Amino acid sequence: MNAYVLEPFWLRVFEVASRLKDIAKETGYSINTVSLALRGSERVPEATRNKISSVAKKFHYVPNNVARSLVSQQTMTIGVILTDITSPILTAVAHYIERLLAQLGYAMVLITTDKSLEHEKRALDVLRAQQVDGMLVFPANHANLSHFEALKETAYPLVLLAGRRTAPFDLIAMDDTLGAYKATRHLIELGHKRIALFSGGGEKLEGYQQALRDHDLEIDQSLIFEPGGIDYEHGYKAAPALFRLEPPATALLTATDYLALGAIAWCKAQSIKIPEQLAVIGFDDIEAAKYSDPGLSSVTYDAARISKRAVHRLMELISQPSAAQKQTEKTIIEPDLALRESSGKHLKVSVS
Amino acid sequence: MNAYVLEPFWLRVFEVASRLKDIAKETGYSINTVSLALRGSERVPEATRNKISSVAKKFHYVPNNVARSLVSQQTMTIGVILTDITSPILTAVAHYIERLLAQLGYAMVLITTDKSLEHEKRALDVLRAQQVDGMLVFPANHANLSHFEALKETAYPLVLLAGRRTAPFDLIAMDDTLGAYKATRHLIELGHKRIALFSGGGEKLEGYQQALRDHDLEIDQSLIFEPGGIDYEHGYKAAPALFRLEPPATALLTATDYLALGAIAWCKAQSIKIPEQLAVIGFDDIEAAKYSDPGLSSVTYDAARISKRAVHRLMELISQPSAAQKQTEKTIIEPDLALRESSGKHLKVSVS
DNA sequence: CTGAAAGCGCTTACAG
DNA sequence: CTGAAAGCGCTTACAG
Repeated sequence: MNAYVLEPFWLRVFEVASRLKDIAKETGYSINTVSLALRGSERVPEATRNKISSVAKKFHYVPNNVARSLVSQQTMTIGVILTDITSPILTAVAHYIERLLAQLGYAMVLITTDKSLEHEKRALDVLRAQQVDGMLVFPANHANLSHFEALKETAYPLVLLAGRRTAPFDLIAMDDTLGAYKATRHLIELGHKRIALFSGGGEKLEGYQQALRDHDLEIDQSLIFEPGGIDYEHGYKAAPALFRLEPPATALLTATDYLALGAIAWCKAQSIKIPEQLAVIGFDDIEAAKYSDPGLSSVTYDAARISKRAVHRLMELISQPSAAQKQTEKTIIEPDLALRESSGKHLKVSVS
Repeated sequence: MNAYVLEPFWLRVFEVASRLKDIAKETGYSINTVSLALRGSERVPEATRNKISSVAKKFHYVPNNVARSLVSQQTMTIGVILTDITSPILTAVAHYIERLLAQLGYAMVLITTDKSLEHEKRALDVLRAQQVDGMLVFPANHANLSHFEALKETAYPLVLLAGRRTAPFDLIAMDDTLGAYKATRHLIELGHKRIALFSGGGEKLEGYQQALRDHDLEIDQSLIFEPGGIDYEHGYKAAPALFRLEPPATALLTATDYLALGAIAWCKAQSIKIPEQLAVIGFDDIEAAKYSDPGLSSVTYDAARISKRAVHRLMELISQPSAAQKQTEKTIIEPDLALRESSGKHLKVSVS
């Protein structure tokens, strides 16, 4: 048995230079000149630049950004904190943000909090430690933002992707209150008086209540359900309760489309007709809303617009060290209703 | 007009120390000791450690990882390259990977390639420059991996999340060939002889063809469609062609569930019965497959398992500088069939 | 038990 | 046109 093992051939195929020093040694120039040359400085003549570049290319040299960042004080990296990427709207947001950031030369560090404030705090520290140049965050809890205050003090560029306009931070968000208001109003205008809500509270609940009030309808607490989640299964499980009410609900607004789709599935299994026996409107207008059967009416979520404006605003904050910080900017986007079959048309028989 | 603007009150509420130097000055110890203390070294007495920690906490000090990384030669950051995060399976993969990585103390830098080899190459360079400790990649093209060779030379920890077992890299992937084989075989066993395929080629096409061959069925090229994409709309648009064939297809296998759902939607609009007139099996077993109407049969994709094994293997490669590198490890996971209504039961009337 | 020094791989004034 | 030096904020031997 041979104790001496030859290096495999391919180990020698590529020469690798990991540092400026290596290519300096190879070319005979100083680290200094190599650095300048590789960044295309006019201060080094073209011929030299080409010579150095070709050696760098041969070695497949890639600059060490951590060293570069240490001196430049910027990492060209943005932290993105989301509650959950499996939610269709947040998937879309992550997708748009990543592309926009990449175009601008930034990399995205993505952290997920699963709606836990503890995770959110930790994420903030992780991203600060990583020295990200800015943060985009979809907060776990719209009402509890105090842990972001410290960032504000250090003038850390931060843009929230959801929340209320009273939040003391830069913010780009859909107007959930208005969305719920519009959906509820639409159902009222169709003739419904027993409109149920599946929602964990917050802005959507407020919009729902306001619409009822504005149309002189009583707010019946027994019509308001906290389905214990935002997914298909939660809607499915919560649906039966609608028909135990006396009188039963004739319409339903849900905090997410999956909740609505789950409720509809249960109804179909019971041969309850949608929208004849239950008119349904969801929230977010996800892909599945378009091709469910019946098509699901929904409140739109403009992920592209939110992402674009948020990234744009973040870049402003990054490039304007402190001036922009003093004045926070809020953009609240008005949602539309995407009406399909599930919400139905005007009721044939007006319920008394 | 007053030219002198007072600093707002809140600018002074928090004191901020961004460097070890600041807290060294505050406590009177050297940078050195502070560094040790903050990392809980036994070499500095507990009393001193506590004193230093409390000052650090008061200043809300967070270590600068870019400086730390420069000396430790590790960034505690993993690069993840996916073709697209809006695809349900890749969303799931990104989600699992992020959580696993977070548990291990790593942050995830996510880059999307949109299936472009150019983007993929650029992503590789970006991540190398960022000095990520390892990479997890879902390659744009299973057959074109040459740009990963350079990483191999530098013993850069890399695990592929899809591809063929012949790829010269560490790999954890679903066995798409086998998945397509099983689905096709199932359709054959149900009595189908005119089985169409919506797929861009590759492993799934191979599995489909092999199953036909193994059952002595002719491979009819007119049954094989390249739908020009993997989404709902592509399936919807490609479906009519199935019924222009002579004789028409009686079964359909698609490369993704959305393709199947789109095709089914078109059929429903034409009052074509699923599965009676067309038995359908999709790929990936996404959420929507469960609650579509009819339920969509599909080939499973075990995102949790792939993510877990991939992260585990990557950690091995990271901790074992070179030994593990010489031998690449491949794990090809066998998919199952998730059978629901869309694929039907045995054909009542056996087609000649 | 604690500090001064060197160094991680770069960039940025500053000389010459 | 090019190089030597200082420094970014840390950690790691090395002294004392």
